[in-house]
Amino acid sequence: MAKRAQEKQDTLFVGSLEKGLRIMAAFNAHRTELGLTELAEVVGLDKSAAQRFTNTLHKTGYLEKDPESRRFRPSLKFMELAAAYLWSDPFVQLAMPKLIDLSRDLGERVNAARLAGSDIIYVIRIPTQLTSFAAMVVGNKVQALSSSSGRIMLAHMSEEERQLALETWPIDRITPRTVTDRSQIAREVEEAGQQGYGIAVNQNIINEIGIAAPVFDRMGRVAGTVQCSVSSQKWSLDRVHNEIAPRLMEVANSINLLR
Amino acid sequence: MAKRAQEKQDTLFVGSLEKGLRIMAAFNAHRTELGLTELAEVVGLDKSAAQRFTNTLHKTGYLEKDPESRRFRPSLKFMELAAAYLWSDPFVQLAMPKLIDLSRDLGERVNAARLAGSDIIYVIRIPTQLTSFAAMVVGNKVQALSSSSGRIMLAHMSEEERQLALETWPIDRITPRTVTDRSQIAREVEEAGQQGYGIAVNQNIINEIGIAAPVFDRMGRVAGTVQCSVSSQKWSLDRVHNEIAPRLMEVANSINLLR
DNA sequence: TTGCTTGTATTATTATTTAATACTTTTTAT
DNA sequence: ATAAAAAGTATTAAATAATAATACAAGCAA
Repeated sequence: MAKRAQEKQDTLFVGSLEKGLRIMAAFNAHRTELGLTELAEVVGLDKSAAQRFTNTLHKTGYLEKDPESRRFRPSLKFMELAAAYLWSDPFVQLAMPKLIDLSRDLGERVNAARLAGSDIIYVIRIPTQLTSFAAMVVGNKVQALSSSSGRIMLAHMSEEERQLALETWPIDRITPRTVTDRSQIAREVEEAGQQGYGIAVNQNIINEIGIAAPVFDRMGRVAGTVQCSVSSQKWSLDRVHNEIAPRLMEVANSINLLR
Repeated sequence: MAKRAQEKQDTLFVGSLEKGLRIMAAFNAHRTELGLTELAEVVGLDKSAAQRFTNTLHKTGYLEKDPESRRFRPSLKFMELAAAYLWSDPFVQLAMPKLIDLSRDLGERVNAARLAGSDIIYVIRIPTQLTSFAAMVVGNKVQALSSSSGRIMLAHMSEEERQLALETWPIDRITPRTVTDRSQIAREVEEAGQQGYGIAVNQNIINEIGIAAPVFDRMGRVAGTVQCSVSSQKWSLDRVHNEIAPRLMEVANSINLLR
Protein backbone atom coordinates (compact mmCIF):
# COMPACT_ATOMS: atom_id res chain seq x y z
CA MET A 1 0.00 0.00 0.00
CA ALA A 2 2.99 2.24 0.34
CA LYS A 3 3.89 1.46 -3.22
CA ARG A 4 0.36 1.66 -4.49
CA ALA A 5 -0.33 4.97 -2.82
CA GLN A 6 2.67 6.68 -4.33
CA GLU A 7 1.87 5.94 -7.92
CA LYS A 8 -1.86 5.50 -8.00
CA GLN A 9 -4.10 8.20 -6.80
CA ASP A 10 -5.04 7.65 -10.42
CA THR A 11 -8.78 7.21 -10.14
CA LEU A 12 -8.87 5.81 -13.63
CA PHE A 13 -6.91 2.77 -12.58
CA VAL A 14 -8.95 -0.01 -11.06
CA GLY A 15 -6.62 -1.97 -8.84
CA SER A 16 -9.07 -4.79 -8.29
CA LEU A 17 -9.16 -5.55 -11.97
CA GLU A 18 -5.41 -5.57 -12.19
CA LYS A 19 -5.15 -8.01 -9.32
CA GLY A 20 -7.69 -10.30 -10.90
CA LEU A 21 -5.69 -10.25 -14.10
CA ARG A 22 -2.59 -11.17 -12.16
CA ILE A 23 -4.42 -14.24 -10.93
CA MET A 24 -5.31 -15.24 -14.46
CA ALA A 25 -1.76 -14.66 -15.64
CA ALA A 26 -0.41 -16.87 -12.86
CA PHE A 27 -1.23 -19.90 -14.95
CA ASN A 28 1.29 -21.02 -17.53
CA ALA A 29 3.15 -24.03 -18.87
CA HIS A 30 4.58 -24.79 -15.47
CA ARG A 31 1.71 -23.72 -13.30
CA THR A 32 -1.29 -25.48 -14.73
CA GLU A 33 -3.28 -25.97 -11.56
CA LEU A 34 -3.02 -23.87 -8.43
CA GLY A 35 -4.49 -23.92 -4.98
CA LEU A 36 -5.56 -20.86 -3.08
CA THR A 37 -2.49 -20.26 -0.96
CA GLU A 38 -0.15 -21.23 -3.75
CA LEU A 39 -1.88 -18.71 -5.98
CA ALA A 40 -1.67 -16.08 -3.27
CA GLU A 41 2.09 -16.58 -3.03
CA VAL A 42 2.71 -16.58 -6.76
CA VAL A 43 0.68 -13.45 -7.35
CA GLY A 44 1.73 -11.64 -4.22
CA LEU A 45 -1.63 -11.25 -2.56
CA ASP A 46 -2.77 -12.20 0.90
CA LYS A 47 -5.05 -15.17 1.32
CA SER A 48 -8.15 -13.02 1.65
CA ALA A 49 -7.50 -11.26 -1.59
CA ALA A 50 -6.72 -14.48 -3.39
CA GLN A 51 -9.95 -15.86 -2.03
CA ARG A 52 -12.00 -12.97 -3.33
CA PHE A 53 -10.46 -12.93 -6.76
CA THR A 54 -10.48 -16.67 -7.36
CA ASN A 55 -14.06 -16.73 -6.19
CA THR A 56 -15.00 -14.02 -8.64
CA LEU A 57 -13.09 -15.63 -11.46
CA HIS A 58 -14.74 -18.93 -10.68
CA LYS A 59 -18.24 -17.50 -10.55
CA THR A 60 -17.75 -15.68 -13.82
CA GLY A 61 -16.53 -18.88 -15.43
CA TYR A 62 -12.91 -17.99 -16.02
CA LEU A 63 -11.49 -20.50 -13.58
CA GLU A 64 -12.47 -24.11 -13.15
CA LYS A 65 -12.31 -25.52 -9.66
CA ASP A 66 -11.67 -29.16 -8.98
CA PRO A 67 -14.15 -30.01 -6.23
CA GLU A 68 -11.79 -32.68 -4.92
CA SER A 69 -8.54 -30.83 -4.70
CA ARG A 70 -10.10 -27.35 -4.66
CA ARG A 71 -7.43 -26.27 -7.03
CA PHE A 72 -8.04 -23.88 -9.90
CA ARG A 73 -7.43 -24.24 -13.59
CA PRO A 74 -8.01 -21.92 -16.57
CA SER A 75 -11.33 -22.48 -18.30
CA LEU A 76 -12.30 -22.55 -21.95
CA LYS A 77 -13.02 -18.86 -21.68
CA PHE A 78 -9.30 -18.38 -22.01
CA MET A 79 -9.63 -19.92 -25.45
CA GLU A 80 -12.47 -17.63 -26.41
CA LEU A 81 -10.29 -14.67 -25.66
CA ALA A 82 -7.66 -16.04 -27.98
CA ALA A 83 -10.24 -16.33 -30.74
CA ALA A 84 -11.13 -12.68 -30.21
CA TYR A 85 -7.49 -11.76 -30.62
CA LEU A 86 -7.07 -13.81 -33.78
CA TRP A 87 -10.09 -12.19 -35.39
CA SER A 88 -8.74 -8.77 -34.53
CA ASP A 89 -5.32 -9.24 -36.05
CA PRO A 90 -5.10 -8.55 -39.80
CA PHE A 91 -1.65 -10.09 -39.93
CA VAL A 92 -3.08 -13.37 -38.73
CA GLN A 93 -5.96 -13.23 -41.16
CA LEU A 94 -3.72 -12.61 -44.13
CA ALA A 95 -1.00 -15.00 -43.11
CA MET A 96 -3.22 -17.96 -42.29
CA PRO A 97 -4.12 -19.17 -45.79
CA LYS A 98 -0.62 -18.63 -47.08
CA LEU A 99 0.87 -20.58 -44.22
CA ILE A 100 -1.45 -23.48 -44.86
CA ASP A 101 -0.28 -23.61 -48.44
CA LEU A 102 3.30 -23.32 -47.39
CA SER A 103 2.92 -26.04 -44.84
CA ARG A 104 1.59 -28.39 -47.48
CA ASP A 105 4.37 -27.51 -49.89
CA LEU A 106 7.14 -27.98 -47.40
CA GLY A 107 5.61 -30.70 -45.30
CA GLU A 108 7.17 -29.04 -42.31
CA ARG A 109 5.91 -27.14 -39.28
CA VAL A 110 5.04 -23.58 -40.14
CA ASN A 111 4.22 -20.78 -37.72
CA ALA A 112 3.56 -17.08 -37.45
CA ALA A 113 4.90 -15.05 -34.57
CA ARG A 114 4.70 -11.54 -33.17
CA LEU A 115 6.83 -9.66 -30.72
CA ALA A 116 5.57 -8.98 -27.21
CA GLY A 117 8.14 -7.29 -25.03
CA SER A 118 11.27 -9.39 -25.09
CA ASP A 119 9.45 -12.51 -26.20
CA ILE A 120 7.92 -13.69 -29.39
CA ILE A 121 4.49 -15.25 -29.23
CA TYR A 122 3.25 -17.74 -31.77
CA VAL A 123 -0.10 -16.68 -33.17
CA ILE A 124 -0.40 -19.39 -35.81
CA ARG A 125 0.91 -22.92 -35.57
CA ILE A 126 0.52 -25.54 -38.23
CA PRO A 127 2.13 -28.70 -36.96
CA THR A 128 2.86 -31.51 -39.39
CA GLN A 129 5.59 -33.34 -37.57
CA LEU A 130 5.60 -34.62 -34.05
CA THR A 131 7.72 -32.63 -31.69
CA SER A 132 7.43 -31.32 -28.18
CA PHE A 133 4.06 -30.09 -27.07
CA ALA A 134 5.54 -26.63 -26.58
CA ALA A 135 6.12 -26.45 -30.31
CA MET A 136 2.43 -27.01 -30.99
CA VAL A 137 0.88 -24.62 -28.50
CA VAL A 138 -0.70 -21.49 -29.87
CA GLY A 139 0.17 -18.51 -27.71
CA ASN A 140 3.41 -20.00 -26.50
CA LYS A 141 6.16 -17.57 -25.69
CA VAL A 142 9.85 -17.84 -26.48
CA GLN A 143 12.58 -15.40 -25.59
CA ALA A 144 13.17 -13.33 -28.69
CA LEU A 145 16.95 -13.47 -28.60
CA SER A 146 16.93 -17.24 -28.92
CA SER A 147 14.49 -17.51 -31.75
CA SER A 148 14.79 -17.10 -35.48
CA SER A 149 11.78 -14.79 -35.40
CA GLY A 150 13.18 -12.60 -32.69
CA ARG A 151 16.49 -12.28 -34.44
CA ILE A 152 15.11 -11.04 -37.72
CA MET A 153 12.86 -8.67 -35.82
CA LEU A 154 15.84 -7.25 -34.01
CA ALA A 155 17.68 -6.88 -37.27
CA HIS A 156 14.98 -4.50 -38.47
CA MET A 157 14.84 -2.32 -35.39
CA SER A 158 16.51 1.03 -35.06
CA GLU A 159 20.12 0.94 -33.94
CA GLU A 160 19.25 2.09 -30.42
CA GLU A 161 16.40 -0.32 -29.93
CA ARG A 162 18.50 -3.20 -31.16
CA GLN A 163 21.41 -2.27 -28.92
CA LEU A 164 19.14 -2.03 -25.92
CA ALA A 165 17.55 -5.35 -26.69
CA LEU A 166 20.86 -7.07 -27.22
CA GLU A 167 22.11 -5.76 -23.92
CA THR A 168 19.09 -6.17 -21.70
CA TRP A 169 16.63 -8.76 -22.97
CA PRO A 170 16.77 -12.03 -21.08
CA ILE A 171 18.69 -15.03 -22.33
CA ASP A 172 18.02 -18.17 -20.38
CA ARG A 173 19.79 -21.33 -21.42
CA ILE A 174 17.01 -23.55 -22.73
CA THR A 175 19.02 -26.29 -24.39
CA PRO A 176 22.72 -27.04 -23.84
CA ARG A 177 23.26 -25.35 -27.18
CA THR A 178 21.40 -22.14 -26.47
CA VAL A 179 23.68 -19.23 -27.25
CA THR A 180 23.98 -17.07 -24.16
CA ASP A 181 26.83 -14.89 -25.31
CA ARG A 182 25.33 -11.55 -26.27
CA SER A 183 27.99 -10.62 -28.79
CA GLN A 184 27.46 -13.93 -30.49
CA ILE A 185 23.75 -13.17 -30.71
CA ALA A 186 24.57 -9.73 -32.04
CA ARG A 187 26.45 -11.43 -34.85
CA GLU A 188 23.53 -13.74 -35.57
CA VAL A 189 21.23 -10.75 -35.73
CA GLU A 190 23.58 -8.96 -38.06
CA GLU A 191 23.70 -11.99 -40.30
CA ALA A 192 19.93 -12.22 -40.25
CA GLY A 193 19.76 -8.61 -41.38
CA GLN A 194 22.08 -9.29 -44.26
CA GLN A 195 20.39 -12.41 -45.54
CA GLY A 196 16.91 -11.11 -44.88
CA TYR A 197 15.77 -13.91 -42.61
CA GLY A 198 16.64 -15.20 -39.17
CA ILE A 199 18.03 -18.58 -38.24
CA ALA A 200 18.21 -20.35 -34.90
CA VAL A 201 19.82 -23.73 -34.51
CA ASN A 202 19.27 -25.83 -31.39
CA GLN A 203 18.21 -22.78 -29.45
CA ASN A 204 14.93 -23.97 -27.97
CA ILE A 205 14.77 -27.61 -28.95
CA ILE A 206 17.75 -29.74 -29.82
CA ASN A 207 18.02 -30.85 -33.40
CA GLU A 208 15.71 -28.10 -34.43
CA ILE A 209 16.41 -25.41 -36.97
CA GLY A 210 14.17 -22.38 -37.03
CA ILE A 211 13.96 -20.03 -39.99
CA ALA A 212 11.97 -16.81 -39.94
CA ALA A 213 11.13 -14.19 -42.57
CA PRO A 214 9.74 -10.76 -41.70
CA VAL A 215 6.38 -9.31 -42.67
CA PHE A 216 6.26 -5.53 -42.67
CA ASP A 217 3.43 -3.21 -41.80
CA ARG A 218 2.59 0.04 -43.61
CA MET A 219 5.09 1.86 -41.40
CA GLY A 220 7.85 -0.39 -42.60
CA ARG A 221 8.21 -2.01 -39.21
CA VAL A 222 8.11 -5.75 -38.71
CA ALA A 223 4.54 -6.73 -37.94
CA GLY A 224 5.42 -10.36 -37.47
CA THR A 225 7.25 -13.28 -38.95
CA VAL A 226 6.52 -16.30 -41.00
CA GLN A 227 8.50 -19.09 -39.51
CA CYS A 228 9.38 -22.70 -40.20
CA SER A 229 10.88 -25.27 -37.89
CA VAL A 230 12.64 -28.35 -39.20
CA SER A 231 14.72 -31.20 -37.85
CA SER A 232 18.45 -30.85 -38.30
CA GLN A 233 18.57 -34.61 -38.71
CA LYS A 234 16.59 -34.26 -41.86
CA TRP A 235 17.70 -30.90 -43.16
CA SER A 236 21.22 -29.61 -43.65
CA LEU A 237 21.81 -25.92 -43.13
CA ASP A 238 22.59 -25.63 -46.79
CA ARG A 239 19.30 -27.08 -47.83
CA VAL A 240 17.52 -24.86 -45.34
CA HIS A 241 19.09 -21.80 -46.92
CA ASN A 242 18.45 -22.95 -50.45
CA GLU A 243 15.06 -24.53 -50.21
CA ILE A 244 13.21 -23.23 -47.19
CA ALA A 245 14.39 -19.66 -46.74
CA PRO A 246 13.45 -18.53 -50.27
CA ARG A 247 9.95 -19.99 -49.91
CA LEU A 248 9.52 -18.25 -46.56
CA MET A 249 10.67 -14.94 -47.95
CA GLU A 250 8.34 -15.30 -50.86
CA VAL A 251 5.36 -15.97 -48.62
CA ALA A 252 6.33 -13.21 -46.22
CA ASN A 253 6.57 -10.72 -49.07
CA SER A 254 3.22 -11.76 -50.42
CA ILE A 255 1.54 -10.70 -47.20
CA ASN A 256 0.61 -7.12 -47.70
CA LEU A 257 -0.51 -5.11 -44.70
CA LEU A 258 -1.80 -2.03 -46.45
CA ARG A 259 -4.17 -0.44 -44.01
CA MET B 1 -27.37 -1.41 -8.21
CA ALA B 2 -30.83 -2.55 -7.33
CA LYS B 3 -30.03 -5.84 -8.94
CA ARG B 4 -26.54 -5.99 -7.57
CA ALA B 5 -27.61 -5.19 -4.06
CA GLN B 6 -30.17 -7.92 -3.97
CA GLU B 7 -27.87 -10.74 -4.93
CA LYS B 8 -24.45 -9.54 -3.94
CA GLN B 9 -23.82 -8.47 -0.46
CA ASP B 10 -21.39 -11.29 -1.15
CA THR B 11 -18.15 -9.72 -0.03
CA LEU B 12 -16.25 -12.48 -1.82
CA PHE B 13 -17.43 -11.24 -5.17
CA VAL B 14 -15.40 -8.42 -6.64
CA GLY B 15 -17.68 -6.57 -8.98
CA SER B 16 -14.92 -4.49 -10.48
CA LEU B 17 -13.15 -7.56 -11.71
CA GLU B 18 -16.29 -8.92 -13.25
CA LYS B 19 -16.90 -5.69 -15.12
CA GLY B 20 -13.37 -5.68 -16.43
CA LEU B 21 -13.84 -9.21 -17.69
CA ARG B 22 -17.00 -8.14 -19.45
CA ILE B 23 -14.95 -5.57 -21.31
CA MET B 24 -12.48 -8.21 -22.42
CA ALA B 25 -15.25 -10.54 -23.48
CA ALA B 26 -16.83 -7.80 -25.58
CA PHE B 27 -14.36 -8.56 -28.34
CA ASN B 28 -15.18 -11.35 -30.73
CA ALA B 29 -15.30 -12.27 -34.39
CA HIS B 30 -17.67 -9.41 -35.14
CA ARG B 31 -16.38 -6.87 -32.69
CA THR B 32 -12.68 -6.71 -33.32
CA GLU B 33 -12.05 -3.10 -32.50
CA LEU B 34 -14.16 -0.95 -30.20
CA GLY B 35 -14.25 2.67 -29.12
CA LEU B 36 -15.03 3.80 -25.62
CA THR B 37 -18.72 4.60 -25.97
CA GLU B 38 -19.32 1.63 -28.21
CA LEU B 39 -17.73 -0.59 -25.59
CA ALA B 40 -19.80 1.01 -22.87
CA GLU B 41 -22.97 0.21 -24.77
CA VAL B 42 -22.04 -3.34 -25.61
CA VAL B 43 -21.02 -4.16 -22.08
CA GLY B 44 -23.73 -2.19 -20.37
CA LEU B 45 -21.62 0.24 -18.40
CA ASP B 46 -21.71 4.01 -18.23
CA LYS B 47 -18.99 5.96 -19.96
CA SER B 48 -17.12 6.59 -16.75
CA ALA B 49 -16.92 2.93 -15.92
CA ALA B 50 -15.88 2.00 -19.43
CA GLN B 51 -13.21 4.64 -19.20
CA ARG B 52 -11.81 3.26 -15.97
CA PHE B 53 -11.77 -0.33 -17.10
CA THR B 54 -10.38 0.23 -20.56
CA ASN B 55 -7.72 2.41 -19.04
CA THR B 56 -6.77 -0.30 -16.59
CA LEU B 57 -6.81 -2.97 -19.26
CA HIS B 58 -4.68 -0.80 -21.47
CA LYS B 59 -2.14 -0.01 -18.77
CA THR B 60 -1.84 -3.65 -17.84
CA GLY B 61 -1.26 -4.56 -21.45
CA TYR B 62 -4.44 -6.47 -22.17
CA LEU B 63 -5.84 -3.98 -24.63
CA GLU B 64 -4.04 -2.22 -27.43
CA LYS B 65 -5.13 1.28 -28.23
CA ASP B 66 -4.84 2.77 -31.64
CA PRO B 67 -3.52 6.30 -31.02
CA GLU B 68 -5.26 7.54 -34.14
CA SER B 69 -8.74 6.18 -33.73
CA ARG B 70 -8.49 5.68 -29.95
CA ARG B 71 -10.18 2.38 -30.41
CA PHE B 72 -9.24 -0.71 -28.47
CA ARG B 73 -8.19 -4.16 -29.62
CA PRO B 74 -7.23 -7.33 -27.75
CA SER B 75 -3.51 -7.70 -27.20
CA LEU B 76 -1.20 -10.69 -27.46
CA LYS B 77 -1.82 -11.31 -23.79
CA PHE B 78 -5.06 -12.88 -24.88
CA MET B 79 -2.93 -15.46 -26.66
CA GLU B 80 -0.82 -16.11 -23.61
CA LEU B 81 -3.91 -16.97 -21.68
CA ALA B 82 -4.83 -19.49 -24.32
CA ALA B 83 -1.43 -21.10 -23.98
CA ALA B 84 -2.02 -21.40 -20.24
CA TYR B 85 -5.28 -23.16 -20.92
CA LEU B 86 -3.76 -25.56 -23.42
CA TRP B 87 -1.01 -26.55 -21.00
CA SER B 88 -3.57 -27.17 -18.31
CA ASP B 89 -5.79 -29.47 -20.32
CA PRO B 90 -4.71 -33.15 -20.35
CA PHE B 91 -7.16 -33.89 -23.14
CA VAL B 92 -5.38 -31.41 -25.35
CA GLN B 93 -1.98 -32.76 -24.45
CA LEU B 94 -2.94 -36.34 -25.23
CA ALA B 95 -4.95 -35.56 -28.31
CA MET B 96 -2.44 -33.29 -29.99
CA PRO B 97 0.10 -35.82 -31.26
CA LYS B 98 -2.59 -38.23 -32.35
CA LEU B 99 -4.40 -35.54 -34.27
CA ILE B 100 -1.25 -34.57 -36.06
CA ASP B 101 -0.80 -38.15 -37.20
CA LEU B 102 -4.40 -38.38 -38.20
CA SER B 103 -4.24 -35.17 -40.12
CA ARG B 104 -1.32 -36.47 -42.11
CA ASP B 105 -3.03 -39.77 -42.80
CA LEU B 106 -6.28 -38.24 -43.94
CA GLY B 107 -4.91 -35.09 -45.47
CA GLU B 108 -7.96 -33.33 -44.12
CA ARG B 109 -8.68 -30.75 -41.44
CA VAL B 110 -8.68 -32.29 -38.01
CA ASN B 111 -9.79 -30.63 -34.78
CA ALA B 112 -10.48 -31.26 -31.13
CA ALA B 113 -13.39 -29.63 -29.37
CA ARG B 114 -14.88 -29.33 -25.90
CA LEU B 115 -18.26 -28.30 -24.67
CA ALA B 116 -18.78 -24.92 -23.02
CA GLY B 117 -22.38 -24.23 -22.18
CA SER B 118 -24.40 -24.66 -25.33
CA ASP B 119 -21.42 -24.19 -27.60
CA ILE B 120 -18.47 -26.27 -28.56
CA ILE B 121 -15.09 -24.62 -28.59
CA TYR B 122 -12.25 -25.80 -30.74
CA VAL B 123 -9.13 -26.35 -28.69
CA ILE B 124 -6.99 -27.88 -31.41
CA ARG B 125 -7.12 -27.04 -35.08
CA ILE B 126 -4.91 -28.58 -37.71
CA PRO B 127 -5.83 -27.02 -41.01
CA THR B 128 -4.63 -28.64 -44.23
CA GLN B 129 -7.15 -27.31 -46.69
CA LEU B 130 -8.13 -23.77 -47.29
CA THR B 131 -11.53 -22.85 -45.97
CA SER B 132 -13.06 -19.96 -44.14
CA PHE B 133 -10.96 -18.25 -41.51
CA ALA B 134 -13.52 -19.26 -38.91
CA ALA B 135 -12.60 -22.86 -39.54
CA MET B 136 -8.97 -22.18 -38.67
CA VAL B 137 -9.35 -20.13 -35.54
CA VAL B 138 -8.41 -21.77 -32.28
CA GLY B 139 -10.92 -20.96 -29.60
CA ASN B 140 -13.75 -20.42 -32.03
CA LYS B 141 -17.20 -21.25 -30.80
CA VAL B 142 -20.01 -23.03 -32.63
CA GLN B 143 -23.48 -23.78 -31.36
CA ALA B 144 -23.41 -27.36 -30.19
CA LEU B 145 -26.68 -28.42 -31.80
CA SER B 146 -25.35 -27.61 -35.26
CA SER B 147 -22.03 -29.35 -34.95
CA SER B 148 -20.95 -32.94 -35.28
CA SER B 149 -19.09 -32.61 -31.97
CA GLY B 150 -22.05 -31.20 -30.14
CA ARG B 151 -24.33 -33.90 -31.43
CA ILE B 152 -22.23 -36.81 -30.26
CA MET B 153 -21.76 -35.07 -26.92
CA LEU B 154 -25.50 -34.75 -26.53
CA ALA B 155 -25.92 -38.39 -27.42
CA HIS B 156 -23.85 -39.33 -24.38
CA MET B 157 -25.61 -37.09 -21.89
CA SER B 158 -28.24 -38.29 -19.46
CA GLU B 159 -31.77 -38.37 -20.79
CA GLU B 160 -32.76 -35.23 -18.88
CA GLU B 161 -29.74 -33.23 -19.88
CA ARG B 162 -30.20 -34.16 -23.48
CA GLN B 163 -33.88 -33.30 -23.44
CA LEU B 164 -33.17 -29.95 -21.88
CA ALA B 165 -30.45 -29.20 -24.38
CA LEU B 166 -32.58 -30.21 -27.34
CA GLU B 167 -35.36 -27.98 -26.15
CA THR B 168 -33.50 -24.91 -24.98
CA TRP B 169 -30.08 -24.56 -26.54
CA PRO B 170 -29.93 -21.94 -29.27
CA ILE B 171 -30.16 -22.82 -32.94
CA ASP B 172 -29.37 -19.95 -35.22
CA ARG B 173 -29.50 -20.52 -38.94
CA ILE B 174 -25.89 -20.21 -40.05
CA THR B 175 -26.15 -21.53 -43.59
CA PRO B 176 -29.31 -21.98 -45.64
CA ARG B 177 -28.98 -25.67 -44.82
CA THR B 178 -28.65 -25.36 -41.08
CA VAL B 179 -31.23 -27.62 -39.45
CA THR B 180 -33.36 -25.52 -37.14
CA ASP B 181 -36.05 -28.08 -36.48
CA ARG B 182 -35.43 -29.45 -33.01
CA SER B 183 -37.03 -32.83 -33.60
CA GLN B 184 -34.85 -33.25 -36.65
CA ILE B 185 -31.81 -32.52 -34.53
CA ALA B 186 -33.05 -34.97 -31.94
CA ARG B 187 -33.04 -37.61 -34.65
CA GLU B 188 -29.52 -36.68 -35.69
CA VAL B 189 -28.39 -36.98 -32.11
CA GLU B 190 -30.07 -40.35 -31.75
CA GLU B 191 -28.35 -41.54 -34.89
CA ALA B 192 -25.05 -40.26 -33.60
CA GLY B 193 -25.56 -42.27 -30.42
CA GLN B 194 -26.22 -45.40 -32.41
CA GLN B 195 -23.30 -45.14 -34.76
CA GLY B 196 -20.94 -43.83 -32.11
CA TYR B 197 -20.01 -40.62 -33.86
CA GLY B 198 -21.69 -37.39 -34.85
CA ILE B 199 -22.21 -36.02 -38.30
CA ALA B 200 -23.13 -32.55 -39.47
CA VAL B 201 -23.63 -31.70 -43.13
CA ASN B 202 -23.72 -28.10 -44.34
CA GLN B 203 -24.51 -26.89 -40.86
CA ASN B 204 -21.90 -24.19 -40.39
CA ILE B 205 -20.25 -23.98 -43.79
CA ILE B 206 -21.84 -25.06 -47.03
CA ASN B 207 -20.30 -28.09 -48.68
CA GLU B 208 -18.75 -29.10 -45.45
CA ILE B 209 -19.21 -32.39 -43.68
CA GLY B 210 -18.17 -32.63 -40.04
CA ILE B 211 -17.55 -35.92 -38.29
CA ALA B 212 -16.84 -36.19 -34.58
CA ALA B 213 -15.91 -39.07 -32.29
CA PRO B 214 -16.11 -38.85 -28.49
CA VAL B 215 -13.26 -39.10 -26.01
CA PHE B 216 -14.33 -40.16 -22.53
CA ASP B 217 -12.95 -39.13 -19.17
CA ARG B 218 -12.55 -41.48 -16.20
CA MET B 219 -16.13 -40.76 -15.18
CA GLY B 220 -17.35 -42.06 -18.50
CA ARG B 221 -18.49 -38.63 -19.59
CA VAL B 222 -17.43 -37.06 -22.86
CA ALA B 223 -14.34 -34.98 -22.22
CA GLY B 224 -14.17 -33.77 -25.78
CA THR B 225 -14.25 -34.84 -29.37
CA VAL B 226 -11.87 -35.63 -32.15
CA GLN B 227 -13.31 -34.06 -35.22
CA CYS B 228 -12.68 -33.93 -38.93
CA SER B 229 -14.09 -31.55 -41.51
CA VAL B 230 -14.14 -32.40 -45.19
CA SER B 231 -15.58 -31.02 -48.38
CA SER B 232 -18.74 -32.69 -49.61
CA GLN B 233 -17.50 -32.01 -53.12
CA LYS B 234 -14.64 -34.35 -52.51
CA TRP B 235 -16.17 -36.85 -50.10
CA SER B 236 -19.42 -38.76 -50.40
CA LEU B 237 -21.28 -39.52 -47.19
CA ASP B 238 -20.57 -43.17 -47.80
CA ARG B 239 -16.87 -42.66 -47.97
CA VAL B 240 -17.02 -40.49 -44.89
CA HIS B 241 -18.71 -43.29 -42.98
CA ASN B 242 -16.40 -45.96 -44.30
CA GLU B 243 -13.06 -44.23 -44.37
CA ILE B 244 -13.08 -41.29 -41.99
CA ALA B 245 -15.37 -42.29 -39.16
CA PRO B 246 -13.52 -45.51 -38.31
CA ARG B 247 -10.21 -43.69 -38.18
CA LEU B 248 -11.67 -41.02 -35.93
CA MET B 249 -13.16 -43.58 -33.59
CA GLU B 250 -9.87 -45.39 -33.43
CA VAL B 251 -7.98 -42.26 -32.54
CA ALA B 252 -10.62 -41.16 -30.05
CA ASN B 253 -10.48 -44.53 -28.32
CA SER B 254 -6.72 -44.42 -28.14
CA ILE B 255 -6.85 -41.29 -26.04
CA ASN B 256 -6.97 -42.48 -22.49
CA LEU B 257 -7.80 -39.99 -19.80
CA LEU B 258 -6.95 -42.08 -16.78
CA ARG B 259 -6.36 -39.59 -14.00
C1' DT C 1 -17.54 27.16 -39.48
C1' DT C 2 -20.97 25.14 -36.53
C1' DG C 3 -22.93 21.57 -34.10
C1' DC C 4 -22.53 16.86 -32.65
C1' DT C 5 -20.24 12.98 -31.16
C1' DT C 6 -16.51 10.79 -28.82
C1' DG C 7 -12.84 10.78 -25.74
C1' DT C 8 -10.44 12.88 -21.47
C1' DA C 9 -9.95 14.94 -16.91
C1' DT C 10 -11.53 16.22 -12.21
C1' DT C 11 -14.07 15.65 -8.03
C1' DA C 12 -17.05 14.74 -3.94
C1' DT C 13 -19.54 10.85 -2.25
C1' DT C 14 -20.17 6.31 -0.62
C1' DA C 15 -20.54 1.70 -1.85
C1' DT C 16 -17.34 -1.78 -2.27
C1' DT C 17 -13.25 -3.77 -1.31
C1' DT C 18 -10.26 -4.89 2.16
C1' DA C 19 -7.64 -7.65 5.65
C1' DA C 20 -8.00 -9.54 10.08
C1' DT C 21 -9.63 -13.36 12.34
C1' DA C 22 -12.04 -17.33 13.59
C1' DC C 23 -13.75 -21.65 11.92
C1' DT C 24 -13.67 -26.06 9.24
C1' DT C 25 -11.71 -29.47 6.55
C1' DT C 26 -7.88 -31.91 4.61
C1' DT C 27 -3.24 -33.48 4.64
C1' DT C 28 0.98 -34.83 6.75
C1' DA C 29 3.81 -36.65 10.27
C1' DT C 30 4.45 -39.25 14.40
C1' DA D 1 -4.59 -43.89 14.82
C1' DT D 2 -3.92 -39.62 16.52
C1' DA D 3 -2.20 -35.16 16.70
C1' DA D 4 -0.37 -31.24 14.51
C1' DA D 5 -0.03 -28.41 10.61
C1' DA D 6 -1.65 -26.62 6.52
C1' DA D 7 -5.12 -25.33 3.36
C1' DG D 8 -9.56 -23.70 2.44
C1' DT D 9 -13.98 -21.20 4.01
C1' DA D 10 -16.87 -17.82 6.32
C1' DT D 11 -17.77 -13.48 8.80
C1' DT D 12 -17.11 -8.77 9.97
C1' DA D 13 -15.87 -3.89 11.02
C1' DA D 14 -13.22 -0.27 8.98
C1' DA D 15 -11.84 2.79 5.29
C1' DT D 16 -9.89 2.72 1.04
C1' DA D 17 -10.58 2.65 -3.50
C1' DA D 18 -14.26 2.64 -6.95
C1' DT D 19 -18.02 5.29 -8.50
C1' DA D 20 -20.79 8.40 -11.48
C1' DA D 21 -21.72 13.05 -12.30
C1' DT D 22 -20.01 16.72 -14.72
C1' DA D 23 -17.13 19.77 -17.08
C1' DC D 24 -13.64 20.11 -20.70
C1' DA D 25 -11.25 19.04 -25.09
C1' DA D 26 -10.72 17.10 -29.41
C1' DG D 27 -12.47 14.93 -33.82
C1' DC D 28 -15.79 14.41 -37.26
C1' DA D 29 -19.88 15.62 -40.14
C1' DA D 30 -22.95 18.66 -42.06
